[in-house]
Amino acid sequence: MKDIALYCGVSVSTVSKALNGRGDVGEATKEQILEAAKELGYTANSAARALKTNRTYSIGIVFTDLSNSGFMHEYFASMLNYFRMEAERRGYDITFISENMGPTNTGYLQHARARGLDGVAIICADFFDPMIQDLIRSDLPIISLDHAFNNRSAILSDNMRGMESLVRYVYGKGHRRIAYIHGNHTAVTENRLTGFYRACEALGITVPNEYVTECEYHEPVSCHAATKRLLALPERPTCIFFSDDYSYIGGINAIYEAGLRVPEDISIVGYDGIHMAKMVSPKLTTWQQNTVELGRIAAEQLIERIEHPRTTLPKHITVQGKLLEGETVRQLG
Amino acid sequence: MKDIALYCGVSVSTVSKALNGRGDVGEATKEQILEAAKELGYTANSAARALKTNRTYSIGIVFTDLSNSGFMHEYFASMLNYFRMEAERRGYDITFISENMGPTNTGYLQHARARGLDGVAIICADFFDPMIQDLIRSDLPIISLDHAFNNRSAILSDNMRGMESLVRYVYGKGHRRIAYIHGNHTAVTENRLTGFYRACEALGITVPNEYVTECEYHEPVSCHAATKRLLALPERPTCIFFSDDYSYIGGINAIYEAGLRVPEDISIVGYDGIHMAKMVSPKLTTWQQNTVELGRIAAEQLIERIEHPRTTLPKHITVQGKLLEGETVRQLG
DNA sequence: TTAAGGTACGAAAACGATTTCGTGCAAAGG
DNA sequence: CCTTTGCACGAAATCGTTTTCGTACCTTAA
Repeated sequence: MKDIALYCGVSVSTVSKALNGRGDVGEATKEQILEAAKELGYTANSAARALKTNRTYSIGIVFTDLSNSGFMHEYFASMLNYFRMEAERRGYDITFISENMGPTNTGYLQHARARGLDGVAIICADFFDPMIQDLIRSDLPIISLDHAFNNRSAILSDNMRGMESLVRYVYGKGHRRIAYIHGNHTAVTENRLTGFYRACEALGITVPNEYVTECEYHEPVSCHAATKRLLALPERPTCIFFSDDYSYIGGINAIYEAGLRVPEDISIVGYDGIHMAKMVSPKLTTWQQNTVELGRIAAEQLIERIEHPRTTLPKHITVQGKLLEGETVRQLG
Repeated sequence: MKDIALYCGVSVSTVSKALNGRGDVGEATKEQILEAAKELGYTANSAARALKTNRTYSIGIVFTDLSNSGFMHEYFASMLNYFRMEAERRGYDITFISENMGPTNTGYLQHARARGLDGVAIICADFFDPMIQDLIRSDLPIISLDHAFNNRSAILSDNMRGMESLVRYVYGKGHRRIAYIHGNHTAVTENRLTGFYRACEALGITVPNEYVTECEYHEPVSCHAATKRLLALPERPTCIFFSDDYSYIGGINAIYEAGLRVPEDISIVGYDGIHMAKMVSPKLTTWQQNTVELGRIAAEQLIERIEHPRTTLPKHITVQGKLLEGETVRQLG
């Protein structure tokens, strides 16, 4: 900048103003300065700018994988991807924040503060981690995905409605004995379970306790075992809901091993709508969560709050998914 | 820091020294200062530090997805994950860099410079993009994965040897008619093709031209079509190499549609060793690339170069994978 | 006792930008 | 012709660190 000032015979103040499009600078000089900036290959130093303005134009992402495979979970990976795209479109970079800053375990909040991040998005984390609680209680602009904190913005997938829709769809196909292998206990699971029971109740289906069992999310082996348990029941369900699309790999194998066919002998549905669901054969019937919008809106809302802290109130936005009709649910009767 | 200085009745210089463990400060005051820092909840401002020291302790990641699904490609996602872990262990954060800085398309290099990044890792990109070339030609510490640039560090997966091993394995199982559906043309593909042909030649196998065909990486539909072509040949191969594990979903379906069984009627092998390969049934025989080490070493080498620019020379490191024996290759004869 | 050397600390400049406020000048108005 | 207004620009402070260099004091040795 000093060089530009020298080159154009003006002061650095003027250069700064010209570069930032402030008024208070003559049209002619302004153009000359912009010209010179290009000429000299000027790149603003964002550290200096951050120091002065307290704005870094970078957003922290909490993406801590419990099972160390978050990147490999298409649902989260996809949200992250679209979050990134929208953030970059609006001029923000994204940075992962971990629990430690350097060698010391200081927590997410310290990490975000030290980096001077403008805001934080919690995409994938253990929401009951005290470190996360600290973060939530802070005054930083924050948005969380798939978990609604009090008085903080959140973007939520419509887990309850999604589950209800799936049940209704399967019901429409004539199924009455419906089992559900749900994932580990989280807010998401809670919502899906509620949706499941609500729809069943509304449709007059009674669900035996043995029909609702648990497995680990995204873990085919665990789902394989759970499916096996269900198949061994005296009165076998006609349709099984898996915790997620990926687990279906384990589940369907358990079915094949029992000598049954899909969907002729038993129907199955997944949840998520990952790419693979459309590729496998038979194509999986599932609920497709709208990761494109989930990620995009999360970035949009967070940045909105960063840029207009006074006028933006925390809100919870729910994004609707859609039924992905595959070939794994048979029409009964 | 000013507060700490006031609190302890010393100057900011002394505080800075104490905090950074410089000598030149009394043992007693040093402890008092550290105490006070904790007390007051001091967090260093990294923008100010960066401004002064020209070090940000953050690393840029080029992770640009050609097909917009890089996050969803387990190979890249996994490398990124382990890269991140190692980088964080060493006190570096990671930030994605895009082609634009803010609204203007300035290229990766400008982006990295503006942010003052200490180094850049190219994990996933179009290596022939002129923007990438600019980056490579710069004086920034850089490491690239799966593509070796002149006079720059690179971490490479042993594609040639991996492919050779696979061919030898299949040969050992009695197969002589081996087909290969390779991916789009890249350096990686090139290496695998070389390995394939070399092994075949060494083993005295002649490969008909029709046996080597192309599909898109990570695209089951494309692989489905290619497989169909191979199955239609007058002299069908006894074993098909797919471009990658994920494409196998399409390939195996094509085989099933032709009324054939795996591995009884035809054998198949994949490449990558993604999680799914061990989960599907039959388990896929494939070459497992060591993404753990690829990511870890990449971070290690890059940081080494950042911290000791004089003594660290650019080098190319090849990481060995291993054969993952599944159930999709049958013993012939 | 005095000079030399070492130790603990502080003053101040610097990093590269932004921003406030003041100043000079030209145009406009009385 | 004088005053007021508005515009274009610059001087300088500032953001929070690090780092150089100077200084005061205390030891040690001659």
